[in-house]
Amino acid sequence: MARPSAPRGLPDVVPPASEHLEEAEALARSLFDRYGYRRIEPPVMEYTEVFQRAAGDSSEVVLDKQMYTFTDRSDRSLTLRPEGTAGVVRAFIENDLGKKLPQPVRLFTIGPMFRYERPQKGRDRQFEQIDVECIGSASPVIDAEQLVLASEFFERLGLEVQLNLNSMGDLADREKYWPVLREALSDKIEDMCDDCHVRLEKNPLRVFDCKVPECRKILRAGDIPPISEFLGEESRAHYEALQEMLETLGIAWKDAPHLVRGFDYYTRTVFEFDIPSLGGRPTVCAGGRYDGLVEQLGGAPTPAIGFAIGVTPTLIAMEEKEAAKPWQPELFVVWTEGVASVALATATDLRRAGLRVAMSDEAKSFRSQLRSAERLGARTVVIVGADEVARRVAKIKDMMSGDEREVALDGLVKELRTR
RNA sequence: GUGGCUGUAGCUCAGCUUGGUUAGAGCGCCUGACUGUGGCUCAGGAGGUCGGGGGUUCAAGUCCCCUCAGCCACCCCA
Repeated sequence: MARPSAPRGLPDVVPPASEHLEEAEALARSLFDRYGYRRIEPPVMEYTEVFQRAAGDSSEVVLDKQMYTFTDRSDRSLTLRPEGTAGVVRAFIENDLGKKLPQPVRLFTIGPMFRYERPQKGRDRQFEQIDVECIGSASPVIDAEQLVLASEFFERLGLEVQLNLNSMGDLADREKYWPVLREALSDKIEDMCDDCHVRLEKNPLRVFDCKVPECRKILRAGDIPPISEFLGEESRAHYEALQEMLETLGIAWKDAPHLVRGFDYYTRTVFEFDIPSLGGRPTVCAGGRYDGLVEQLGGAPTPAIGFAIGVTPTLIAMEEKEAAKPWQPELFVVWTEGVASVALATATDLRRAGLRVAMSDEAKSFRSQLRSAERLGARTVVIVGADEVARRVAKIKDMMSGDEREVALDGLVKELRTR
């Protein structure tokens, strides 16, 4: 290797993508603030045990392969976080946030996550996620609040999303459902793929995620009852209350009776937001209620719900829609030989006044500088040439109309700021 | 992790089958025509470790091996 390259799957985020990232994350911060979600920043790595305990034994074999796990110098096993929830919940417990903060506790974190997977477009080994959690309430009001919050996020980015919604019931509901599912599939299992045989043994609900056409056909045939028909009284009431609130809020959703999660800790509400135009992997946000996780990680039994926004696919969708704009100056300062200091001082004054200002680094020809202004998309050009400086004025040129007018240098900032 | 496709200029690609003088195009970029005024046009220019390493050969972008990276499907999607 003649030149060093970034490790496989670890992306450089460069402009304009980095600006899209900033736009999305800045929006998230301001939006979450209005909903009362407060920032928490757990470390990017945890003792491996944290993630293992969170995952339970539902799919440990596969997960271990996809985690960035290593041994530190003190021979402890650490893992770069593959997702946000486990670390947030661990921090919630460790910092006694269940006692220190008003309940329920609303938290969000934004940052990189790591999964050792084969990279593809929109699937890197390091990727940004926006993680939102509300810990300490079992009320469907919180479920609805989170769905509104996620909806508003995408709406404000100008992205059209589809919400897929389901309820998986609680653990007791699922234990009743498993034998029903196994029974319903018993005479069809022979036609299903090897993976589904394993799934039916270890994690039966995951058969609904199978992509093999044969399996899909069988599962969609209609004689397989979905889990939503096996919800207990409380789970059913919870789900109905949520749906009623969504209707009142005008949030559209699609019933997804086969939508499931791979982890044991998920209970009741599960959801995904898709952007169909993304094709193969359309999901930009996924989440659900996890009433069992806090206890599973050693805390007091505490209900909770959360979701994660995949920033990478969101950025791809923004770029496809051209919903994101690259950096663009409002003003471009044109100058000539000998007045560099005045030109730079003028640009600096305008920048201090809050304007986005670009300026050539050399006293190039007017033609060249105006061409730059045009290409950068500046709407207004400020001309500070030797002639103007001698008379203590600047020319202001409107790039749309081509009109020019002169303004005293002293009053320039005031003039342009109030436009 | 499995299977497959692709790496040539900033971008999109041609050239590879049938090895042979200075490796091309379009777009973009820079400069000039217009010596202080953008978009259009015209002219000129810069820019290339042909992903990297090794091999075969008088000669490799072209053939062979290895390797790295990207992409697609699977897997997985906490």
